[in-house]
Amino acid sequence: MSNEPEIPKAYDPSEVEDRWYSHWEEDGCFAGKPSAGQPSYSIVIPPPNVTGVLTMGHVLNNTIQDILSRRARQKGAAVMWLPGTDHAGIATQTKVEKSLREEGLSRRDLGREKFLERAVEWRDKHGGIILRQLRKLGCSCDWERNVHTLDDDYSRAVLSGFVKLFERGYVYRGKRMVNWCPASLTALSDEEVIMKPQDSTLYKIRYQIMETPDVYLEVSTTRPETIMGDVAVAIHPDDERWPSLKGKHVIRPLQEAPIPIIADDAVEKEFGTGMLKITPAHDQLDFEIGQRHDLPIIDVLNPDGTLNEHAGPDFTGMDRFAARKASVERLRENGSLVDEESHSNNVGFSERADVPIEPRLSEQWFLKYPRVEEAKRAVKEGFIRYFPERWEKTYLHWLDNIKDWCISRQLWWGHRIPVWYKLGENRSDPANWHVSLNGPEDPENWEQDEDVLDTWASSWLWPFATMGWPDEQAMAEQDLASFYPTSALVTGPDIIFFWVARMVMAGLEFMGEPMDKEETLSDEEIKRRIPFRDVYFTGIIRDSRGRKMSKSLGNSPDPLDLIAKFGADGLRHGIMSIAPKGQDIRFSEESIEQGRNFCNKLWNVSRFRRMSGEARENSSLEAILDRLEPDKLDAEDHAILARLSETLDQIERDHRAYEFNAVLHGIYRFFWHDFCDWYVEVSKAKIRKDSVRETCLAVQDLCLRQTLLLLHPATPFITEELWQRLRYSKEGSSIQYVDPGDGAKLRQALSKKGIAIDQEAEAEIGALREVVTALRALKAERGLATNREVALHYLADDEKSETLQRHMEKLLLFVGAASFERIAQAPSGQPSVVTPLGTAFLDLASGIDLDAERARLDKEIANLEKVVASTEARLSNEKFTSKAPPEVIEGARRQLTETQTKLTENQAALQALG
RNA sequence: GGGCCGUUAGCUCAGCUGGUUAGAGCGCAUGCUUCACACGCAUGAGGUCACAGGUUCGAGUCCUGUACGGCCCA
Repeated sequence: MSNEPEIPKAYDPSEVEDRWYSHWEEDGCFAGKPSAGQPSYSIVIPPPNVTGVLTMGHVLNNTIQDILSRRARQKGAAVMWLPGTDHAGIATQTKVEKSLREEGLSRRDLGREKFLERAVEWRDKHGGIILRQLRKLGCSCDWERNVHTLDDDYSRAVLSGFVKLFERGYVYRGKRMVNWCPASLTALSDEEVIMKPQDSTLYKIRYQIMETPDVYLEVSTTRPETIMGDVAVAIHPDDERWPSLKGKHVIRPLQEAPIPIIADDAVEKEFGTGMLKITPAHDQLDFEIGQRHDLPIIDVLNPDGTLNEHAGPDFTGMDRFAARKASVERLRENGSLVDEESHSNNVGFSERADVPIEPRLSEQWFLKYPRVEEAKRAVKEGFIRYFPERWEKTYLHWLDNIKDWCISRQLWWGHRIPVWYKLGENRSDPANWHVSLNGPEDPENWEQDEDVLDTWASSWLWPFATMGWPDEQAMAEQDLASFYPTSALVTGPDIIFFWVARMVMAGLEFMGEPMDKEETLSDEEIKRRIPFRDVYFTGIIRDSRGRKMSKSLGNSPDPLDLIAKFGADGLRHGIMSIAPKGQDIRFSEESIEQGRNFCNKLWNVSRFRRMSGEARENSSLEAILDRLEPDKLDAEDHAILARLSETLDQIERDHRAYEFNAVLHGIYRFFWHDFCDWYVEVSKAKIRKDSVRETCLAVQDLCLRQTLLLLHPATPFITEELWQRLRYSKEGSSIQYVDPGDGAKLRQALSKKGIAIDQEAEAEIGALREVVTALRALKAERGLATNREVALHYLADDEKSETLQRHMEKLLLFVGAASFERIAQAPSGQPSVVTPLGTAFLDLASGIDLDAERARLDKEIANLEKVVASTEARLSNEKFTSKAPPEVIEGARRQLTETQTKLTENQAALQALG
C-alpha cells in the first residue's frame, strides 16, 4: 500500500468534516430503526425556535446529546435522536408584526388568514437555518424524522390533547386575574413573568372620610394611576383604628366618589400606613379581597396599558406610566399627596417583551395539571433520574405549589383553540360550547375561539407527539413502542417548569389507557408512561467575565465562526472539556483553541505512526493482538497496556455518571501524557530494532485504536477520518458502530493471546519517568539542557541499579547524557538529585555555584524533615494506630521509610558538596 | 422571607464514600526549529484550599455559623 497519500502536516478540519457528514447522511447512519433483540436508545431534541440561529448554549446542549447518541451507537443500540423545531408563538408573531409595521400595516389590517400566510412565509424564509447549523456541528440526528410543532400531524396531536383534557375535566374556561402583557396584548402563564426588583416610589395619599370631613386616612401605594379604579379602602380587623372606621366611607381623591372602608385579614398591618386601597381590576390580592366583600370592579386600563374612560376625561388614552406622573401631579394639586419615598419592590415583567405585566381580569382557558402526584413520585422513586440530583428539589417544590395554567394566548400564530361558540350566544356558558378536533357539523351556526394555545402547551407533548401520537398506525410506523420512554433528555434548568415538569405530566396522562382523574397510577404504570429516564441539566454558558451571553451585550460568539476557525471537533472538544456537571460555564476562545490543538496532536501522532511503518492488519482488536509477540513485550508495553485498561474503565464509569469533562480529561491524560509523551518517545528506539519493531507498532495501533474509539462521541469527524486512514475500518465501515469496550474486555482479549498485563510494570515505568525528569532538571537548572555530552553517576542499591541498567539506553537518550555510571561513594563537589531509583550526580567540569546547590538541598531537606516528623507523630499516636484501618497505617509506615531514605540521601548529597 | 449553588495556583476548573508531600489546562519564566506535532517539546516558579468554630487518631473533603458572588421561588 505504498501509494497511499501522505498525511498532511497540519490537520485541516473543514474538508474532512463536510465530507464525512454527507457520507454518513447518505449512508443512513443516523436513521433510528429498532430491531428485535437490539436495545433501543432514544433522545428527543429540545426543539429550538424554528427561526433561531445556533448559540453557544445550543452547541453545548447538542454536543452532549450527540455524545450520548454516538456512545450508544458504539455500544450496539438502535439509536434514534429526533430533531425538530417549535413555532415560538409570541417571539415569531412579534417579529412578523414588526415587519408589517414597517409597511405601515397591523395584523388587524391584514386579517387572520392573510397574516398567517405572511407568518408562514416569514418562517420558511428564516426557518431551518439552525437545523443546517446542527449538521455543521456533527449532530447525528435522524433528519428523516424532523418535526415542527406546526406540522399537520403535530398540530392534530396538540388539538387532540386539548380535547382529551377537556373531556377528562382538566380544561376549563374562566374569568380570572391573569398576567397581561400590554406590549404583546396577550395573557401569559405565571412562568412567563419574571420578577425584577425595581426602584419605585411609595406615595402616601390622604383620603377624606365622608362621614367626618375633617378627618383623613392615609393610604400607601406605588400605583397612584389606578386610584380611579379604587372601590374601597381596607384595614386589618385587628388594627385599633378599625372600630371607629367601621361602616364609614372615604372619598376617592381622583374620579371623586364615596367608597367604603372595609376590614380584611390580608392587609399587612406593618406595611406603609397599614391602609390598603382596593383596586380589584388591577391587583391579584385586591381582586381576592374584592370577591370576599362583594365589591364592584372598575377596570381603568385598556389592553395596551393606556387608561380608558373610567379613569376620567383627563387621563383617557394616556399611557400608564405617563398617567402615574399625571395622577401624582393632580393629587399634589388637590392636596391629597402627603408624602413620597423611594421604595424597592418586585415588579413582574413579561419574559418576551420585557415590559411590566398588568394583572388583568379576563376570560381565558385554564388547565388544571393532570397527574401531579405521580409526577412527583416518578422523580422521588428514581424512575426519572436527575443529573445533577439537586434539581429534583426545584422540580418537587414547583409541583408542591402548582397553580392552574393559563393556556390561551391572544395571538394568531400557533394552534388555534378547538372550541366553537354558538353564534351570538353567551360565550361564558358551557352550554354554548362545542369542543372537538374537527369542529361542529353545522359550522355556519358557530364561531371558533380566536385564541391560540401557549407554545409550551404544544411542546409538552413533544416526546410522543413526535412519534405519531395519538394515531395508532402512525405510532406503530414511527416505532413509538421501541423508542418511548426516551432514554435521556438534555436541557437547561431554566426550563425545568416550562417544559420538563410539564412533559412528565403529559406523558403520565396521555401514554397508556385513559385513567379516571381520581385514580392513581401504579409504579409500573408510571415507569411505562414517563417521557424519559434520565434528565441531564447543562450549565449556562457565560462569557469570560461571568456575564450571561446575550445579543444586546454582543458577548456571544457565533459558533459557525468558531467552527470555521477551529473545526467542529475542536469546538466540541473545547466546550466539553470545560463543562463541569451542571455548573455554569465560563467561555473563552482559548478552550476551543485547546480542542483544536488536541485534534492536531491526534492527527500528528497518527502521522508519526504512518511514517514509522505502513498500516498492518488493523481491522479488529483481535487482528491487532495477533500481531503481538507476547514474549517481546517489555515493561514499557505492559505499562501502557495497564494504563489503557484503566482508562477504558474510567471512561465507562464517567459516561454512566454523565461526567463529560472527566471523560475528556481521562482520555487526554492517557493519550497525551502516557502515550504521546512517553510511549511514542520510547517507540522511536524500538522501531529501529527488527526484533521488537512489529510488536511495538502493534501496541501503538492498539492504543491509537482505542483512543479513537473513546474520542469518537466527542470528536466524530477526525476520529472517523483517522479510523479509515489507519485502516482500523473493516472494508470501509464506519467507526460509529465499534465498541471501545472496558478494561475487562481488553484484558480478556489479551489473555486469549496468552498475555497477562504485568501489574508491576506501571510502577517501574513511573519511577523511571521520575528519574528522567529529575535528571533533565539537574541539567536544565545549570543551563545544560541541550548538552548531550554530560557525564552522570548514580548511587543505588543492587535492585535499583539493575532497573536503571535495564533502561540505560533509553535513559541516556531521553536525558541527553554521554554516560550514567554506578559509583560506590558520593563524589564531592557535584550537584545531585535524589530519585526513586537512587541519587544521581552531575559531573561538572567547571565549578558550580555551591551556595545555590546548598540552598536547594536545604529547602528539600527541610521539607522532607517536616514530612518525616508529621508521619512519625502520627505513627506514634496510639489512637491512630488503634483506630485507623490497617492499609492506612501500612501506607504511613511505607511513606515514613521512603521519606527517611530520601532524607538520608539528600543529607548525604549535601555533605558530598563539601 | 424560603431554597439551591459556588468560593482550591495569576486565570478557568478537577479533587468520588475523610487517609501518602492538594492536581490539570491556560498564562508566566528559562531553554529547545531533537528526523509526528511551535496547534509542539523540555524544565521550573506559583496554593496558610473564603473566614470562624466543631466532629475525628486524621478535614480541601463531614457538621454549624459568618462573609462574598450567583441562581431559583415568594
